[in-house]
Amino acid sequence: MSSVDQLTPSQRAAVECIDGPLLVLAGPGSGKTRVVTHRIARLVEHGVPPHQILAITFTNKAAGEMADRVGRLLPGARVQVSTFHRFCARLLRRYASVVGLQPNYTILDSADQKQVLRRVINELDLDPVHYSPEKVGYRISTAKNDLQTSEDIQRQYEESIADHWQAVIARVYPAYQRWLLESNSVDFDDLLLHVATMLVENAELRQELDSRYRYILVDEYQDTNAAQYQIIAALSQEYPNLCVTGDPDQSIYGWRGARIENILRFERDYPDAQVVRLEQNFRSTQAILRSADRLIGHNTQRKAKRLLTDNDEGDAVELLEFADGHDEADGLARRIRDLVEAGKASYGDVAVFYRVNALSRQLELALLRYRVPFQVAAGVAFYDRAEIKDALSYLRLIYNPNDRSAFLRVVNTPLRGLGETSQRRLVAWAADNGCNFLEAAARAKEIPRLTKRAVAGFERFARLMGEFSLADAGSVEKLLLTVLDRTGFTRPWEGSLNEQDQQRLANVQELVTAARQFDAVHGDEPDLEAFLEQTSLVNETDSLDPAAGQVTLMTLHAAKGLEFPFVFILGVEEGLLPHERAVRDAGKRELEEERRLLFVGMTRAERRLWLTQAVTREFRGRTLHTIPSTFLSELEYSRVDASQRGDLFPDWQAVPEPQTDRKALPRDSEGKLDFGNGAKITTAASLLKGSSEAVELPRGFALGMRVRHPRYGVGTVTEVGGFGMRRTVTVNFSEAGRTEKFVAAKAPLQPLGT
DNA sequence: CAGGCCGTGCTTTTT
DNA sequence: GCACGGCCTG
Repeated sequence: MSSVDQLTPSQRAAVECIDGPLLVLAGPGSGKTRVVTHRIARLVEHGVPPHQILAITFTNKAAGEMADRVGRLLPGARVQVSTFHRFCARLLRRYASVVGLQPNYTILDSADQKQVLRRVINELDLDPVHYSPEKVGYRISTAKNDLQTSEDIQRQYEESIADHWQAVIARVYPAYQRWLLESNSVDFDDLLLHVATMLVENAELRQELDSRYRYILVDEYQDTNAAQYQIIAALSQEYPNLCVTGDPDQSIYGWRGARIENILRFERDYPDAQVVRLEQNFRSTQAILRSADRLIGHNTQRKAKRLLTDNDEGDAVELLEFADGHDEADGLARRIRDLVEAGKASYGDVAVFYRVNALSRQLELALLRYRVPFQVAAGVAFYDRAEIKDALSYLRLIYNPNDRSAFLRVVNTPLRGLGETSQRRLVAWAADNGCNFLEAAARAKEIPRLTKRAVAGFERFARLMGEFSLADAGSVEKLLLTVLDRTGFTRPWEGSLNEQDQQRLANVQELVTAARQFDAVHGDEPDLEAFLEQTSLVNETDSLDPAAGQVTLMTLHAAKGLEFPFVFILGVEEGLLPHERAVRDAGKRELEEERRLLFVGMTRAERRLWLTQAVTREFRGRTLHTIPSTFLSELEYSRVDASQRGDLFPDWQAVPEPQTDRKALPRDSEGKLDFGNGAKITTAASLLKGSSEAVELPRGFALGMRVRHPRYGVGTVTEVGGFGMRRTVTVNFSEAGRTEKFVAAKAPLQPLGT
């Protein structure tokens, strides 16, 4: 049962439109997800079989949320809710042979991709400094997102006058693609490109799938790229029951190939499309919305849409002016703390957004100083860590023996004395003899110029790999454990006192746990394929915990789709927002995207919104005078001089005088060091672990005190000097074998007691 | 083959 | 200003 009566008239109109193309233009905070989920429920009520419905999102998080809500409205219904990539991965699994792959293909992650490109660039005798794997990869990715295959690029190059980059891409792209094909593997972009090509070149298949997915819903349609557009179009020809939702004003991924035109031209693509505008905002105050609306009104690439709300007027959007970046960070940290101490907010209600990650650093330090708990939405994702990738590469190689990237990752991990030279000889021989690397390793005796040791090493490795099989192990977890055990994977770190090694062990343990949980969900059918797909398409960055009671720091891009009562947007300055590159390079188009970026940030705020600006800012090591952002002249705000200059240490109390006398340190009843009841902070280390476990900040540092540094590990305070704000501590990190001097008030040092 | 030093080159990053 | 990759040495 869908409770349609709780919807607004326009929401209801969207929900009740069953057949034919439908465009839902949904402003920020207008209840879009509600509409989509209710609409799915409505379709089923109308007798549409759930398996004919396909809902597509961009992120796993969005897919998860949607599936959850659909599940609540329609318990037990089998509606397919999937991300673009996962949907394509599944299709490709079934129709792999159509594009020359085998069904057990594996998916390369971005690190593998870079490795392969580096190899290809070297093989082609190109300068890897000038033509870095990153830049080449970016261009290949752009081409793929624009539906250009390596053949297209080659042909284009031959037929036109090209620059040196085109010449390079025309050589690298086909070679890279060949490597992937020979590895029976694909990269992220291939998942889309292969499916898009397959649907275009294979009329029968297209028809079959079109009629299979009769009702399609696409979320965030403004972010679709050419490949995604083509896939959706191909599946909506005979049955154009296509409902797309989105907001052209929130299109911020143009640089990743997203084409805002896709949503702008929807009515031309489907002339009988119905259009519903969701303009009522349930999130923000009138003041915030009015300001954001005025800003976005300066864009030309959009569909007219008002932002309306019945909410209160609320406080004016404020522009806080600071003297410099340090002043700004300090001022923000103080404001946030005061807000919470005054009982107006809890830390979890506050978010800070910025254009570039580099801007978070000073703020993090300030928040530490003020003992404000925070989480940063960045950091290394779990599945991006080397030890995790290595362990998974074993599984990949077991599943797909042709996976060259996986082979090269693990052949010498742990070390088997099979260095670069031996590997190069094996690779060359495999190419000459048309066999995969694993077969070559088994036949290492035949490879010329290999040392005796290398031959033995390769043979042992091949034999080892031959022993592993999912069927024998019985479950993914057991297979993983067998691999770890038989390869001595964790042995180099066992018993080590090094923090990093311990972290690695813990990470591998976590992977085993993940495998166990996976097995539990999949019952008696051990499914390595699904596990690998899961680990390569799921990113653990969705791990931001809204309930953690911490201030959230993130880029403006990462903020899309979220909401917070109190929002700060840092550095609203020319060059930063809009970013200099957007201004310099292409001009208007990119400038509009920057404007949308600010718009997205502003419309995340529910109750109060602050923008900040510093008079001078350090940039790449030099201090520059800033120019206020053009966007400021386009929105509504009131200016506040928030500079703390002239009052150099305004919050002296917040930085306790470090104590040198160990005996004078405050202690609790048990005689343990008492660090006071200061706010909890999260160390970089515990953030990395993904736990929200907080530690307490010290009141002072004493000689002989043991402290932990997120990078250097555990150390001992050997010297304390300076006074007040300039108090320094010198710490000897015996493990890391180094001695470092810190400014006490700023150092991310966690005391461990004496 | 690891560790240290030097030079370079810099947004954003749903998958 | 800093981080990463490349190159060189023990």
